[in-house]
Amino acid sequence: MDYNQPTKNFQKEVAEQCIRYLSIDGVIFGFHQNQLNVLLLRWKGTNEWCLPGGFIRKTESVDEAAERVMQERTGLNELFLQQFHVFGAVVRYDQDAVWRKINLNVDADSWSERTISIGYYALVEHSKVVPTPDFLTEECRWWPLDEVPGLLFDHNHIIEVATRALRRQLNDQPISHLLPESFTIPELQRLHETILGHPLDARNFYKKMMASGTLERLTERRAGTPHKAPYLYRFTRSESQA
Amino acid sequence: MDYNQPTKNFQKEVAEQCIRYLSIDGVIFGFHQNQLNVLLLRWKGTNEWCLPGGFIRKTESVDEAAERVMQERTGLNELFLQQFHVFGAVVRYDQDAVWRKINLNVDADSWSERTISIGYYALVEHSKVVPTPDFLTEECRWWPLDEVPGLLFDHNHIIEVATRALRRQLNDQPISHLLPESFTIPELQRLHETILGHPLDARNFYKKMMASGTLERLTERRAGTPHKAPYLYRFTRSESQA
DNA sequence: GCAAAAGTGTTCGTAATACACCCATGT
DNA sequence: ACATGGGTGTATTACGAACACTTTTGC
Repeated sequence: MDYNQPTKNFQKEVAEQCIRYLSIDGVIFGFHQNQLNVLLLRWKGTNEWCLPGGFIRKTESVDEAAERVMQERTGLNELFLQQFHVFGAVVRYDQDAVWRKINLNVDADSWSERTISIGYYALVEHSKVVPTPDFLTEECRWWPLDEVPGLLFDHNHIIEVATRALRRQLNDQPISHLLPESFTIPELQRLHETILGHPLDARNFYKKMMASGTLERLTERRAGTPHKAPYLYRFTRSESQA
Repeated sequence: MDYNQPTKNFQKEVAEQCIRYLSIDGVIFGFHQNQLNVLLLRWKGTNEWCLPGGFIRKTESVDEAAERVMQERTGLNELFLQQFHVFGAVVRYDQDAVWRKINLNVDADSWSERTISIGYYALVEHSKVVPTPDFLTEECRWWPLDEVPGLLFDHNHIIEVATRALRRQLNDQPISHLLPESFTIPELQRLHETILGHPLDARNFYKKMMASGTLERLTERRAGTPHKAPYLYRFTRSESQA
């Protein structure tokens, strides 16, 4: 990559407006074709992928920074965000190796500093996302979680920690943010199965979801399926927030 | 307080060696006389209390910084530490009010900057702690959790979030770090009751603890009690780490 | 001997698990 | 008609909750 004038300006801007040594890394989860996906970015002029991320402006909260970064990559106004871990080791990955991969000349830059990263995960509706690269990347797209390649930095590790946090959350509350407004029970079951990594019994799952009291059946059914048309459901917002 | 030359030197040292805008706040839990306690510091020349905290040196990991700070306040070499939340709002508390309380002249200092704080809680053995004030404080002592006064900064809020995190942890695993090496079942029960905030049934508790397989009964009993001498138990390290 | 805490088993209700059949629809 | 997935009930088991009496010991 040619680290030209615009890049240098970007760096300068970050250095002036943002908090040094600190960054946000985001694991954006989507669910599509019965697979958990994460949104990754391809570094300009390379075939190397990484997580979306960014810096925290001195005038915005950490949550706002995370929201801004995620909004920019997804085109979404609202998204479910969860802080899950701070990655604070002095040496988080082999810096030389990474700089080589992205053709960065270390000596010429201040990038060789350590960075403490606050990890957020986002749960978004896959179909609503408009993947948008940022200043340093030229491609942004979904990757199935189990096909994610070796990433830059320690981003494979961050994805792992995020996935564990997501599983833990699933035990506490049904996850509504990865599905569209209305969905079928089997679709919800596939989602849970995918996150947990093992199959579930349809009858027990149905009972459990009904017993949770957070779902309501709509009058419509999912049309266009090859077989019996399943009912559509949606989460009852009022109850879960009361 | 007289913010004199040593204080200014301290500030200079922090500014040079540590990461700006970022700090550690620690909620150190102890258990004594059937009460959960937290370790608080009294600001020099005032009657205002706050949590132990500190800054992250550029050469140490965030975990190491937290460990260092907690070790300094407790005199302990080993302690159980858990990162639980990042407090990242731009305005976390009424700065003017706090500066007034600690007699700090804002204009003269760089302290008016925002600070992002990484919250850690520590579980320690109450009796082993040697409470030790730091550079800015002149007293360090235990406070029962339910008698904690209004604290400086947003530290009451941080304690609340830490307590919730501690409760969540208790559901997953028995908490061994707040008790001495050997203890009685009723003592362990009081601890659980205190953390959860409600009484537990002694018979069910006993059964559950025995079923967990992480406890072993010692041959000795607790002597010097006014009534029937209870057996001593200890956690079996080997199993819990296998 | 009596007050106070320790130690223990049984019953019950609820929640999770396992399992099988009928229904609706597109081909 | 048939293949495919949707929708539901019942029986079993495991787990947590409720509950009472005997034992020990210091006073």
